[in-house]
Amino acid sequence: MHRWSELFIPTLREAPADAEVASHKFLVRSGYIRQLSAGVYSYLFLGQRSLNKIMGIVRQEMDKIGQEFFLPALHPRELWEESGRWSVMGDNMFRLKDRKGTDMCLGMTHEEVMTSIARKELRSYKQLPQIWYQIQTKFRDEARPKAGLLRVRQFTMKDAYSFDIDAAGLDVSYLKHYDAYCRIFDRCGLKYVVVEAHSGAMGGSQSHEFMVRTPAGEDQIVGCESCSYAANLEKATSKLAPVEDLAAAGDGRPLEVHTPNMKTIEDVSKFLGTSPKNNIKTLAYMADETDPENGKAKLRAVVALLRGDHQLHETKLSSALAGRQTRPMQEEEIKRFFGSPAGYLGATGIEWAKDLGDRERPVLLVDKALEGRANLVGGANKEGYHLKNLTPGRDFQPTIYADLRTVTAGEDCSNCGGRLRIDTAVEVGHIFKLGYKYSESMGARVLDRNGKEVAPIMGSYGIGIERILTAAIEQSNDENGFWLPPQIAPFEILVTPTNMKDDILSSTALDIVRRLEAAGFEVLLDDRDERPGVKFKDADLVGIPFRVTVGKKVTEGTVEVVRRSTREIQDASIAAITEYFEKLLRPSR
RNA sequence: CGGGGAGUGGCUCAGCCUGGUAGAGCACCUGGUUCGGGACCAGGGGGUCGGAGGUUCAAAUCCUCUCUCCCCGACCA
Repeated sequence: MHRWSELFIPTLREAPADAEVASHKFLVRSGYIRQLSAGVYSYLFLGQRSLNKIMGIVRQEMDKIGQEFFLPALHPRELWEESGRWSVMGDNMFRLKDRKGTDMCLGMTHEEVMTSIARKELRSYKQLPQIWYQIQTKFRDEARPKAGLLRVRQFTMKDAYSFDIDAAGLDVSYLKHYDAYCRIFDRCGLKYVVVEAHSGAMGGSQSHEFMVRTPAGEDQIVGCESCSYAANLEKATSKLAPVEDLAAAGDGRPLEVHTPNMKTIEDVSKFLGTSPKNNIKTLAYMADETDPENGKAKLRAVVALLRGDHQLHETKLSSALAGRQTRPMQEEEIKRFFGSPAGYLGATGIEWAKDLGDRERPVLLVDKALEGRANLVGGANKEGYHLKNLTPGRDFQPTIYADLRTVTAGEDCSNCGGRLRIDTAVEVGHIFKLGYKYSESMGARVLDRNGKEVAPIMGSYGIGIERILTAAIEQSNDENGFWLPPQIAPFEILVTPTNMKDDILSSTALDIVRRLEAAGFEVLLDDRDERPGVKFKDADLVGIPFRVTVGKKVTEGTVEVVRRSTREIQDASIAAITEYFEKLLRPSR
């Protein structure tokens, strides 16, 4: 029997001063967690119980499609050099040396370790497909940990990896995970959306994120109000209303106009009496062209062109560059490259790379919204001057056209024309098709049906365990505390006798707890010698979805059952209390 | 990494400007009265004022350095 008086449940009347978001405040106030250092937390009794239940659900569903492993968190440097991520991960990876001075790191994910097992052991297509997963501590030296358990440096992740002989097999493994994830989040009682996500620099082809909408989130997701379209902002597209091009001025060739001190699109279009939609926004970046072979650091100029009223999305920019890192050009670099200060930049008069493989010349990325447009206004690369009549493909040759712009709320869905909305959300799960990146670079090979050596195709799938708890709290809280779905709450029922010194109340409460426990419920008895008000306040705080108040009504043979989420109170017969909760919590049986 | 803020008892915070040797509420311990929404009375314990150095007769308070934490931004397979 779990007696509150004997347990360590350090509830706080006030939230710690440094807590901002609801889940952070309540996790600390309810005695679920305590902070050790920035982004590093201890999980106490209630918190660990809840996380254990979440992991139990994850394990059950994952066991249906895969096999549980447990891999080391401590990895040798060589392994990460094989995949190239020792350098790619940069400061986000915790690194250390052992006593011999050998470089080691703490795992951020386990593609390398899993692949190292696969390459040693997998020999034949007959052994495929394989799905291996684990629930493990992950370490990421986040530049800025924040918001309690939302963004931390040490956390628990369920990560899974699939190995298939071909893309069709990967499709199957991917779908299995998609379905398993839906079951997991459903069973955890989360309201979530699945969005298309960009698959990142790792050469992935398809990717979905499982998101929980909450203002505390750090990701932005786009959703259609009319159809099922949903995507991460860094991937989302929309349908744009057509724009009328300006009539050609003069002979139709680029025409220089004097625009003194007109440095912004707004100024220029006002000055010329045009709309920003007929302007070209020119943004200058430097991309990392470090040679992966010899590690020689190199930068290359990248210029992005967008419609004047559009915003660049830097992740899209990076994706368009096959994952290269970018940063805005500095003032000096701009002057050197364009021969003009910012405000008058344009794409004319520069010889651009023909494709991304052409590593010598600068890259010109043009947003798709400018494809087919004509007679636009843009900078002349000359202080105080802009050009009219600019037509992409004629006056400058784009390296590629790409989707670079940020979708904004209220635009039309490219699927159905419905209205798009944007919400912030927390990512609780992410699945994606890795392709051959790890199997190829790390030398995993199996023989296919024809006896030919091929690299297996991989997928990788993650779930943030603590984020499920955090998201659940963000979804269900009020000024007094929070409530968790029974499936992931540390206890399903809290039994609160209003006065422990009253023998009838305390013995009735004990009896109720015994019977509920015998019936398989997870029950916490608040047997503390506290005033009722104190117990009720704590009961509201700690996330347990149901409370049984054992009070005056015992003389009538009843107790009160309080549903935390709605505050709804029902009298229930003491004699039939187990049946009452059977109906409520185990309706399928 | 850039910008901002904060470190004083377990928690929330005052005191700092204007230097004189630390205080409130909550929590905790003892006794009593209470007992359906964070009780009351009486008594009590607990603080290297984040750390180091400096100025001064005297430093929580002024100066320098440093560590830690929080917020905004950058970053985020």
